[in-house]
Amino acid sequence: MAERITPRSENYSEWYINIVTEAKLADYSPVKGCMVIRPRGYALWERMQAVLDGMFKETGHQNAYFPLLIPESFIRKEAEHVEGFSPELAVVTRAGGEELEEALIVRPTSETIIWSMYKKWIQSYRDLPLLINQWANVLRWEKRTRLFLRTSEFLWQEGHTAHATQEEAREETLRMLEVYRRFAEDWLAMPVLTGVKSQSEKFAGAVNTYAIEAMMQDKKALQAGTSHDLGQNFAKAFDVTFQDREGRQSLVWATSWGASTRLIGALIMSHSDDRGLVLPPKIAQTQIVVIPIFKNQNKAEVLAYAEKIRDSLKGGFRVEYDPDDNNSPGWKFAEWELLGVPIRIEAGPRDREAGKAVLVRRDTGEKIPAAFGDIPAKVGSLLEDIQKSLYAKALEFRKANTVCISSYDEFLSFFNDTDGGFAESPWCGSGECEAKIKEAAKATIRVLPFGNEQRVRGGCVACGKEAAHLAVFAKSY
RNA sequence: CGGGAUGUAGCCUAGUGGCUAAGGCGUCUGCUUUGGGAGCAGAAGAUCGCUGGUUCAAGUCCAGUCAUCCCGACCA
Repeated sequence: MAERITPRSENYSEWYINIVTEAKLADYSPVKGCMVIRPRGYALWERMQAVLDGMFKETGHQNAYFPLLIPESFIRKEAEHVEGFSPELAVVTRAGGEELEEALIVRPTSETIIWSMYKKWIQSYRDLPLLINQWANVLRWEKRTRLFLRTSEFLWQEGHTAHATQEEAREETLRMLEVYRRFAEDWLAMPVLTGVKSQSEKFAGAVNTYAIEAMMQDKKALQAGTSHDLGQNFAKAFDVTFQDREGRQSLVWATSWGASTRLIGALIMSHSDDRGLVLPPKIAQTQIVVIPIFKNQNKAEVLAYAEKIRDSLKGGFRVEYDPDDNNSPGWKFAEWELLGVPIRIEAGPRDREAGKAVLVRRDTGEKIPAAFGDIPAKVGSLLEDIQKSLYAKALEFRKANTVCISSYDEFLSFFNDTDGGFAESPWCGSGECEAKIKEAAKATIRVLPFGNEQRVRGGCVACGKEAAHLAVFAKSY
């Protein structure tokens, strides 16, 4: 049997890239660092889009679209923003056969162009809150890229909201973080930590950045979505004020939040194994594949039976049927496993005679016989069970690889002498300690989790001084 | 941008300076098969990344160059 996927234990990075390319999700493009998303990969993105978009609408947001190109002067208006993004900007200086008077930046994110419009749109408290989301592509010229996880161009959604009060903006920031958490956990079966980023890890231009952070199977952390409290930074930069009920002019409060095609990478690295992709049923574009197993002499009857099974599932599930007689059943089993389809139904002559079929779980490989009439009910409960157990398994993995460390020696040893994982450690809050740790352990603060202040024990893991936070440290993507 | 590695058919790999560059996978044709990546027979497919050099002779040695991968640096 030809193994197509490198085992995770040998080379995690190669394992990951193998799955992406063998499952035909994406390829590198002729443009360095950019990615071609193939139909199978895009189908996953479309499912994610549909679910997230629904969640945004439920929370009162509307979609709109803003230009790809941003005048250079816009980016320069917010000091931290321009500083953070400058190194990775792509710039258009010529168009229409001549030098442009002002260079145009290919958007790395759309705060500036959106706030230039919000200035025109917002006059009164009656115009607030303004709750807009955009589905778009952005470009950041990264030095080192990896399919889905960090590509120069990527697809995402970015929400940009404007509010009358700081309080309201903060609520929005946390509300959208919670949307991301629910999406990651309920749909992707990917447990995440939520919390606030340290000042050195926050978005350039934000007051605070909140994030969902997941653990991949190599125990590294992946930031899977962010929600920023922008304070009045962009309102000041673009002079966006409104008149309140009392007739006073005030600056608007802002948030922005985004999640990208990186979620596809997160999904792959959370659940997949050495046989290929493993997709949670709720997000899988195909939940069930029916594979007839036949010989020439009984082909017609077996196909008719398999089709009957397929038809009995059509209404309630996303089901595919693979009667192709160029490939053997074994080949198909391996292929559909590579593609991550949660349940395979084998229907052969023996099953037909007994009025049964064999259901096979992708996640465990368990084979479950079922009578024809029971198949839809059984499939339904199996899919739910797979969804739950993928989540449980990932959560278990994260717990097993999360340790509380308060001694610096132990901390360094955890990251330098072992495979590492998440370290929950007390931190004094200083950037110096953070930098020292990054240098010595290559670990960064992923998140300061909510509601953990009372769990702080002892002094800062790096300097020993009084610790204000319990921080989660990890190596990250 | 620094360190390391690799470029041989669509993919993977072999190839001691010496004759017509070898094998596996895949592809195509035919037959036979189908409950875990089938079998047999046949066929197509390579200016050995590119440029230059050393040599009677270069896939093999040297230099340059380009590309890719890994490890760093960088990464709201």
